[in-house]
Amino acid sequence: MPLIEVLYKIEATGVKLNIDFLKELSKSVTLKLENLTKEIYNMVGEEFNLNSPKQLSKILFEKLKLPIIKKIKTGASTDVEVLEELSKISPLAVILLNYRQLTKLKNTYIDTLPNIVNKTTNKVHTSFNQTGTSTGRLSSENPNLQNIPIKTEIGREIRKAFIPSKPEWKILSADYSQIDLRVLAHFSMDKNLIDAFNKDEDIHTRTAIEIFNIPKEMVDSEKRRIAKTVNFGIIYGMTPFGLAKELKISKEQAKEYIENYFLKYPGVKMYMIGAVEKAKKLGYVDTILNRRRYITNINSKNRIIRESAEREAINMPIQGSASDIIKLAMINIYNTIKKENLSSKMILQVHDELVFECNPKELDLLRKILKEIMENPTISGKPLKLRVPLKIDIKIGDNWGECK
DNA sequence: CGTCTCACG
DNA sequence: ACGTACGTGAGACGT
Repeated sequence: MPLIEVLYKIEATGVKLNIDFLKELSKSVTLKLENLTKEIYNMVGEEFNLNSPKQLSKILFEKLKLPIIKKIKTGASTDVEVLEELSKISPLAVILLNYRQLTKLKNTYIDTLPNIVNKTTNKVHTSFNQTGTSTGRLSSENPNLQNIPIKTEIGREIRKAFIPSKPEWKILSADYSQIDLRVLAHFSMDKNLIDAFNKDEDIHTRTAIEIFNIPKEMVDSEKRRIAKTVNFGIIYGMTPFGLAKELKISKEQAKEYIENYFLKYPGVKMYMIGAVEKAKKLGYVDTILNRRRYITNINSKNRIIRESAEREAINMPIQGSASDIIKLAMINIYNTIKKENLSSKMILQVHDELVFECNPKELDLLRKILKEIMENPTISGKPLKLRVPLKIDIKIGDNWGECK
């Protein structure tokens, strides 16, 4: 696979980190954590190892007699879902959530990344695994640069430490817009879904219109949020129970949303039935480039295992094809950069996003190249035709965190 | 080394 | 009545 050379180059190039920035960030986070720790010990009336779920569980559910929300193998869970529920009745849970988030970011990223900078290159060099996943996605390890925080304010700060390796250069991020749902539109041939992408509509708003049966003007941010969750859930084969839990609504309400969805996007329902049937008949499902995943449990007599296999069969062609598409783009971009003698370099792949460090003089050309190649995937020079257009968004900044 | 937890798409 | 959303990697704890 000609991707190997591309991956090797990304790994060898590495990513430059702003160490001083991370050190400063570490100081402020450490201070916050010290205060949170004191606050927690005061509220509880004793000191214990805050990083031990077992000890925390004792405090919360035995000493403080808070209600057990969720059980795990070893007793009562203290995970984020539980703490969020407990936040309604206990200010301690709010502090704990805060503490958990900050320790995670400090221990996994802020304090760890500077230590793995290569002494020769002064950069961090990840290792991509091309054969590790069951869908065809890449994975990244030592360090994993595909799970750098972004969802919270403090998380985004960490991305600001990812900088170009040369002064005056920029970071450019090119990400596929809704590639999973576009692939779903392609496979399902659903008229409505294809129409939405052909008109380049906001897909979550469009789905809100459909499942609530209301005009566009009546879609508020809350309805759009619900539709967004439905859109994602669909790709994973989510059940009414799962949607209900995620949205904290009744199972009946969730069932209604899903039924409405399939009523308006009947092709998607057909796709799902077809994927499961294919797995049952052939033992595998495959992607747009015919990469297979064998679904061994599809005929299991155990309903739980079988249904899990059915969701794998539904999801893999979508996730796997999106992966095929970005891999083709990576190869074509790499070859074009070489051919055009550009100095800008690809430095990361994060499933639907490619990150570059760019010579500012090459920005305009690179933009054009990326748009052309990523939105028009080709294999051996021949177009890989989809039933919907692909779309990318390009963002440029002085660091990864500023690409927004 | 298994378990729990949590970061990302 | 059952258990319930796909795919990853990593840090801390406790055995």
